[in-house]
Amino acid sequence: MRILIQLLTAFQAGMKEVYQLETSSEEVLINPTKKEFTGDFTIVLFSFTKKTGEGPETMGEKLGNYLVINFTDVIGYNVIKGFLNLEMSHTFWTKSLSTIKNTSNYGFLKSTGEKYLIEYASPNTNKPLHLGHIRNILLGWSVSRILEANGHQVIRTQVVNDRGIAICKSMLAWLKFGKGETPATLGKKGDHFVGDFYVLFENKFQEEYKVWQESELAKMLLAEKNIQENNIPEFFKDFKNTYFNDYSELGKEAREMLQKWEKGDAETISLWNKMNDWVYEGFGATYDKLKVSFDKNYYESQTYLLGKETVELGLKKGVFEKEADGSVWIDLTDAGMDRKIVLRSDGTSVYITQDIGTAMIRYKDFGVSRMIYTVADEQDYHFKVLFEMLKRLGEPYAGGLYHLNYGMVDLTTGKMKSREGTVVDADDLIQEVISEASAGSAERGELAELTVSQQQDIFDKIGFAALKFFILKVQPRKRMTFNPQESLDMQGQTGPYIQNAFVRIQSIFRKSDGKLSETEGGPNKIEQPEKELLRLLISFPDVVAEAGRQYDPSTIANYCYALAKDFHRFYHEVRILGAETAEEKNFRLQLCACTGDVLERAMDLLGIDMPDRM
RNA sequence: GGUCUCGUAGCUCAGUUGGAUAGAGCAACUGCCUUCUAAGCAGUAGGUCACAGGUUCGAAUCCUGUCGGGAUCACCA
Repeated sequence: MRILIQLLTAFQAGMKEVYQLETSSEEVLINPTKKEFTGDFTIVLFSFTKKTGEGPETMGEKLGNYLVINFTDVIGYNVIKGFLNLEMSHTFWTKSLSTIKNTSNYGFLKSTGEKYLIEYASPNTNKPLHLGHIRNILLGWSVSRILEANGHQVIRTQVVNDRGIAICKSMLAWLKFGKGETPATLGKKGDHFVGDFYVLFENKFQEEYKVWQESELAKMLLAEKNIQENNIPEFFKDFKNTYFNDYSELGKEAREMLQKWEKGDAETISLWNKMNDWVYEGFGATYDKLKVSFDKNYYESQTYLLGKETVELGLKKGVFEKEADGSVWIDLTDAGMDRKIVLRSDGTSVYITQDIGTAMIRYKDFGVSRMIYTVADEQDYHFKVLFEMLKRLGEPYAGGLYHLNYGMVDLTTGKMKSREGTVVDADDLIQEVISEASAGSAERGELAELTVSQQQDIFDKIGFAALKFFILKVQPRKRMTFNPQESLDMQGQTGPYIQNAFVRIQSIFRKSDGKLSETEGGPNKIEQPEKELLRLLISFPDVVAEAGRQYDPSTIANYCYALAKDFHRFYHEVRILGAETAEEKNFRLQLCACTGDVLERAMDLLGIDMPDRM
């Protein structure tokens, strides 16, 4: 339902009439006219001059003239260089507004029948979520909503890395030092509780390592390797993994636990279940707060063995090759990649093999044509290889795979590093933005007569708007710098600024007598801020489509900001309830209603809720 | 070193398939609340779009190279 399609058609007819030229809709560029020129929409003519053999000015005159005569929506034009600036008629604007108003779910598409699966979270169960996860989750969630707005069916999944040495470290630390404490007894969120034991393990391990570094054995080793005095700290740093694997008592216990787990030892499994359940409870609480959900969870513990059959299959097809030691490889050098191992010599599968299995199972589960992986760009190469492998295996969905990659999040102080304790914890951050929102709200005092829980609901909405918008306004591909102070900001280019536009609209409707009159008579005059607002509303469907094509929420975020900005200006320059005539008031109220509706649904695509007041 | 990616105002970011004199916000300064929510509006100031070539009517945008940041190149996940 593109409103400008009529203008486009009229222009194409003009090209045919005047120059006997067929033009495709892609060739014709219709832009909003820039502020410093007169007109509402501008058509760029340069690209046609070759075909017509005429200068752009002459073309502009002829075509502008054609449009004014033959297309009633255009009432005037001017030509500057190759730009044909068109002035639209009064009825064009009123007609457009009523089209928008009468289109249900304006801007969104009807069902395409296409089915997408999106993976947008892949947490480890040994530590709580941090800022990096937040970007990942918000991005994936928003893209899933944008795809739905484009008419696709979406299945949301997460893959939980619930096995491996890391969780065993937490388990071991809890057994040795936990004294039977639980999240409940300590009043701690489950994921943090388990994460703390992971940290505790690391600390105890470091203690043990330090003591060992003074031992005779360590000294012999230093002598043997001929390590100089001043290189000793460096050496021990590099040696840490070897120490963990070959010398450490704690390391040995952790590895034994992993082995027991792999053998299915009942006691170990039950402890593992218990700890993971605590973690899931914690994650669940965070997901609920973020208002995101999953249709299906995949657990690494259930999928890590899956790739093997595929390898057998691939060997038969000649996609893979076996080495003398039994390891299995794929050679991707002809596609500009490397040789990659898919099965170790001991027959166990590696990460990428597991991903093959997971992809197959997902296809079996849902039969989707498209699969999207929301994963940071450090894994670009991994996915390039994975997709190439699936293609060579002849998987039916191989053409529909997409790695939605995003840049890592930096802090103003540098990179986030868990080892250096500089990670920003997700729950802390959420807590902080919400209390900032409540502080700001208290200052303004608009909410005094609401109940505490109503107020709390609004603080949540404002706080999350600040946080989510701050993250989503940046193009996914770009690395972003996270400034905690700025993320708490509620003024200027922020989520709350956009909410404020919506709140103003709601307030107007509370104060109006509540009914839009059905008179078809339009206003006498349409003001510039009204036209600008309408122009943006007209472009909404294109923005949704573009965001879908690019898998890019920042497109929507920037649109929301532009729309809110135009509304604020409109609100400031034009009286709405105090309009001079009933028709004007009606027109403006409809404009408010459409703006409010588009703002609310566009922000919903970002996972941001709108409050009625703030 | 190979490959990928980013580089726009002091800071954080926009800038649609190449289009007019490159835009916002923050920070700084100046105005605007007996009138629909001032989380707002208007204004001042701030730029060699990393650099150098090329493509063309036209380049922040496309191509090549250089410089700088980041990622990646495991029988780790």
